Amino acid sequence: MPYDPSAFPPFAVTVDLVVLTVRRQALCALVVRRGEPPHRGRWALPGGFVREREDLAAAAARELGEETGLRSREPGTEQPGVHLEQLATYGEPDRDPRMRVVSVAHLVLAPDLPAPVAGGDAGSARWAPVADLLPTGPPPGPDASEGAGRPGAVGDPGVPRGPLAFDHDRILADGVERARSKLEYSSLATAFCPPEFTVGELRRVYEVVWGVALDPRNFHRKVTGTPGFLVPSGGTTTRQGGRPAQLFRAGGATLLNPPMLRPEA
Amino acid sequence: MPYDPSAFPPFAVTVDLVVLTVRRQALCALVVRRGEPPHRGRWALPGGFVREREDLAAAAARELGEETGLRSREPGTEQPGVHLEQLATYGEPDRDPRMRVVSVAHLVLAPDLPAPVAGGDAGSARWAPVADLLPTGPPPGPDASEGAGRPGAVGDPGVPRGPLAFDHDRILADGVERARSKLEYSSLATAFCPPEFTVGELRRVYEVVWGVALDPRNFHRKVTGTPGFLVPSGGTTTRQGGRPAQLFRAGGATLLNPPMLRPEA
DNA sequence: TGAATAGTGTCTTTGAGACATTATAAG
DNA sequence: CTTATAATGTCTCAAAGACACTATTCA
Repeated sequence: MPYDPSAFPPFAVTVDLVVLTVRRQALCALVVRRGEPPHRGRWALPGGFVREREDLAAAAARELGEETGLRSREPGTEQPGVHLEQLATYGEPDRDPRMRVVSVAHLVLAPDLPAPVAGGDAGSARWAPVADLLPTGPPPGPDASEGAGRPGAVGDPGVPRGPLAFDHDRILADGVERARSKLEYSSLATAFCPPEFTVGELRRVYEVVWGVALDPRNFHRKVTGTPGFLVPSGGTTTRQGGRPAQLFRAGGATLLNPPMLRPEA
Repeated sequence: MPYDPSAFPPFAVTVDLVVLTVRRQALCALVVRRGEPPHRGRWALPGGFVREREDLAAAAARELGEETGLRSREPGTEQPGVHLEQLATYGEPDRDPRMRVVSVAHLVLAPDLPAPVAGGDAGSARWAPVADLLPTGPPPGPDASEGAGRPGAVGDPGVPRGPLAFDHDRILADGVERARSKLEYSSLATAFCPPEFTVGELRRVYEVVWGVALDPRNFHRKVTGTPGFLVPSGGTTTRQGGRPAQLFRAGGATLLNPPMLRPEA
């Protein structure tokens, strides 16, 4: 009997956020420290209840603003900024031991922020390398030498480590995989970059997110040859050392054709 | 304040199904006729409430069985059959005028069924060409000559036409687009085929779903050359007329590498 | 016989990958 | 000077697209 409004089981609906950025040559996710049981002391993805008359995407954008001060770019608007999209929904009956909670996870891609976590009512929000949070994180980059495993979780409030609370390990893994595959066939890598960036900085985004090394020359030829991907902004910069690099902005294209395929293992 | 279980707005959670198949050279979706207001007399996607202690995927599989008698293939199992995956979640505050309903839509790909809609407590379930349901349906195939628009909706109980009830037009459009893009980089086209099929039948699936004509010779070379996509089953058939065609089963591969890219317009 | 579909082969073009070379900065 | 990064060019190979040709059935 579809849509009988008289008798239905009540659910709580939340949004959880997988907020990813690239900082210090590592793919990082935003996590908050839980101060209440269950999973007290564990790290978790930011999130919260959807309000009475609030759209799902609006709830995700609101939570994002509360945790980071970021304003999201709704899909459709053109100005550069933070990217927000729905990821997936998680609703196993016992994923929260207290009650039936269905969580609509969203994926956020953001550039490295000058102020890591500004304001926010969750005071303990931190950026943490995905490799430290997930048992099977991204393969370490060319010069990365990450720690071995992920021993404790509840002890040290300083360095966020997995496993995360609830089913957030799986949500984070799904978000990371979504981000990795979206770099292949969309221009979303620019969401990790500041408004103006060089080809080398864009390449480092791909290398960090995919965990591989890319040929700088082929990469340059590929991205500058894809129409609508990059627009020269006129200036140059030397902030990376070496010969001054041309600065670009994100172009209007959203889909990459042909795609940028990940090298296989 | 994330996860405060004491005060939260209550939601109803449903699953809606986009069930797609290929019949009579057209991409078709399963729709049910609404017998109750709101949208009485309009066609809608099958769906229903998630039960008290039921997983989302289990609810989708249950609804699918109730509407079609089909058993779904959970992601992970290997035997051929119906494919089911989560599509997206729709939760605008006023998408259902009666109450706050969050719907977790699922996508089902099924082979053409001998009994179009067997059993089912929704007696009015029907297959309808997607082109008749959506204002911007798939481009008509090589020899298709579909009707022009979609005039009425409530009048004729025989031929399902859009617009669908609630926001199901958008859900269906999202499901169709997901199916189209999944044919590119996965082997899911075989989910539209019977257990044994020919290369020509598989090609017709691609042509109908994408709404384009494909070169039979290049298609043959491509799919038989992709390792793990097709496994010869030994037999041949002449059910299409002409020279007998080799029969295949779906191979173990799920991801197509390199992908089968859609021809551009 | 002709019409229809299946299957193989050939040629061309496009694009990815490997790698050489030059350009321009900092120390 | 050396070193680091940027940018362009060249060669090779893999794969897609266009299309000729043969094979096998049915009417």
